[in-house]
Amino acid sequence: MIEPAQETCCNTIHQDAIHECVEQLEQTVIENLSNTFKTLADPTRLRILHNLSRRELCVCDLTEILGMTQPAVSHQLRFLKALRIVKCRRDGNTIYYTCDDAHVIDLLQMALDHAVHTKKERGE
Amino acid sequence: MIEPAQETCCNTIHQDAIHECVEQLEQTVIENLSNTFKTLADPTRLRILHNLSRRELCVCDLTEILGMTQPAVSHQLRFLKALRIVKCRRDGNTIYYTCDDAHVIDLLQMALDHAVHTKKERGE
DNA sequence: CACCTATATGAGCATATACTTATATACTCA
DNA sequence: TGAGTATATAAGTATATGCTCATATAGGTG
Repeated sequence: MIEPAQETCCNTIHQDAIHECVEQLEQTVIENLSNTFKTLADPTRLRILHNLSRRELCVCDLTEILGMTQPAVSHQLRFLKALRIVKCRRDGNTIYYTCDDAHVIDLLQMALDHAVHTKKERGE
Repeated sequence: MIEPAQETCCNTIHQDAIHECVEQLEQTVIENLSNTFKTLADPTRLRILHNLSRRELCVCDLTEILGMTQPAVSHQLRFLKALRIVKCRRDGNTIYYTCDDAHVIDLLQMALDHAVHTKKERGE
């Protein structure tokens, strides 16, 4: 069995870097992280979470605040609920949602603080 | 001009909530935030940024570390460079990338710390 | 200059996703 | 029980995105 010639480039240069870096993050951790960020990557979900972080709201409140259709809002709420980022309670016909994941809210708040901060720095 | 009857539901209940919440976040801020999170929402970009946050690496180092094709890596690097999240320098044929956005790295690190922490809490 | 290497880019494809419309469900109230 | 209201869900569609393969570019070396 003859080893094929190395196909990758610059073999001799950065082997140390590669050995140092390979597999320091587990697959599951990477998946978790990217899913968390994916949640916050959509403007609709961002707005929902930001509003829910301030107070409990029902679906039709959110529908009106966001200016979107009710099914569109419900879809995103279902997404968020499946990931346990929000939770809900029923009161008669009305279903109230609140945040249920302080960590996600922390990330949102941190990014928001920074965005506002840099905006001010630029004098906007 | 006759106002159409309110189509939305539960009008009388949460007008206060709606008035309190409407438009407290500007469009541009929301766009910025979701774009930042979108950057971190992809596993490949997460891994690239995590590696670059530790040390400067060339494209072929990343290709080998990630176990991906060179064009796939280059595409993501172009994405990250366009957003000024990474920068590069040339040394002969080799192009070295480093992080150029401390804020994004902060967000990544914060999420990572939390993920590792909760993992330990669950005894994994 | 010719040829090599490392990286960038473009086109195409497969998949994911965020919405729409229509309809179902679950509760309230008469 | 039946009508009405708030919310959920399903199917369909349009767009975005992350990869692949092929090829272009830019610098190095003889």
